[in-house]
Amino acid sequence: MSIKAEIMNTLKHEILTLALKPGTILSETALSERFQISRTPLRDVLKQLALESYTDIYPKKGNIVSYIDLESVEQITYLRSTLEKEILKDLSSQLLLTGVHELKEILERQKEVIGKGNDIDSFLNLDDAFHRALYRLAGREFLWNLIQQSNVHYLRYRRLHMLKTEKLEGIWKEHQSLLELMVHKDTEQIGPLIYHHLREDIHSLDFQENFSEYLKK
Amino acid sequence: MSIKAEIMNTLKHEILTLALKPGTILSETALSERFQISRTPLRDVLKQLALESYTDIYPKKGNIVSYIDLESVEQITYLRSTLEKEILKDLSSQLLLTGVHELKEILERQKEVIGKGNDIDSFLNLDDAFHRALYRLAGREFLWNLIQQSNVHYLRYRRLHMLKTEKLEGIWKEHQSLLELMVHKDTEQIGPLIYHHLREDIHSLDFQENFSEYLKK
DNA sequence: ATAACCAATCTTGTATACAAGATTTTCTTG
DNA sequence: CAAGAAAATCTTGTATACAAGATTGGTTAT
Repeated sequence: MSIKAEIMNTLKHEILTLALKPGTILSETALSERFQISRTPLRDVLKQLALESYTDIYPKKGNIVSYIDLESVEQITYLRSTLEKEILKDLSSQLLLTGVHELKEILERQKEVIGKGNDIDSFLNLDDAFHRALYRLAGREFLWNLIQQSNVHYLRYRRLHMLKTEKLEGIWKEHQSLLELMVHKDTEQIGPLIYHHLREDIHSLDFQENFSEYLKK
Repeated sequence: MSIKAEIMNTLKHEILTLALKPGTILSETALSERFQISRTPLRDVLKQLALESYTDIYPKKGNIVSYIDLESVEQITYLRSTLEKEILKDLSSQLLLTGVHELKEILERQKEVIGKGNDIDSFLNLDDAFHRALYRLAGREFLWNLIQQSNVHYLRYRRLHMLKTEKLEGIWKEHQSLLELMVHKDTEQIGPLIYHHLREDIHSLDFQENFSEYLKK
């Protein structure tokens, strides 16, 4: 992997895990010293981060880590629940045995993580793996990747939400149910379930009060 | 608008209208002379164009206008038909009188364009205006903008397709029908119609033979 | 003490020289 | 004449000096 791609992944990871908090200033000169590289390639990285809403660039002022935009979170969940409802219906009529096996294996590993105490990072990675597998099995990985490019706000929201509520077991059970509904081709019930699964309680005032320092006004 | 934004819009327009054909080389030095600006800001523009798939960058070789990727066209139409089916259902239960009026006005103007002989550019702009208005009225303009960022292949495909078939009248009638179904809250029939409206015949071999020089292999 | 102004010092934005890889052309050699 | 190697000339990639706007701190005048 190129040096620029490495730097970008590093910064993305730090932003997504909130090691770099919203509002943090990302100075070009400071970063060029940290990564021992000149400002030019670093600016390329910062420009791309801004395009994917990881940061905001204020001309002649600075690059800062973006605040979490709940509007974006709501729009992305609407997009995903609509899309995944359709994808799951498609899969109900197509899903091969190898696909079912793959999904079950992911659920197995997720259950292990729950057993070992709450390793949120591992759990979320497997959560993404499950949903991504659904897209791939339906021939829609292209759309999964497209959504990822606009996913900063949703991913950080989800992480904070999970830190607060710790309902890993409930999410796991919903995954299990989705898989069963697919296998039994019960397309009617899939819609409401995926809707509830993705939407969680975005608008809870409780959440907004707890994490107001991270949120866009 | 900033000078960089102007340059980007100019280049985007030239690529979308196929004035710049797929495969055309965009040299940094040539463009910097054309726009009387140094390579640095020009590189910013080219980088963003590449991120939105208008171009491909081959390191140390050059920037070239991307070939139309029919896979991307198919994925975007799936995304749009799924999403707009849901949006139209939402609107059936919400749509205000002012919204209906706005949509009818767009259809009026589109009918005029058809009457005056086939001005494809004006027709397509109004086509976008109609669909965009649907998103906006449903509170989903965010998603319209998101899709636009991945729309190069679809937009060029649609233009070529229209040059070839000249069925503007048919598209207009489908718009009219969609609006009527919404007003009468006939949500059952919306799904199949929006699907047909957006998908057209992507996989027609005829199309691929006619425009193979523009297509990704 | 306070307010206004100015200067120093941040920030990113731009221009340009040079580096390094890819291609094309030319020249040499069989 | 043909083929291969070498050199010249393309391309983008990187480093850096300088430009210009924004902020901050201090100084001065009231």
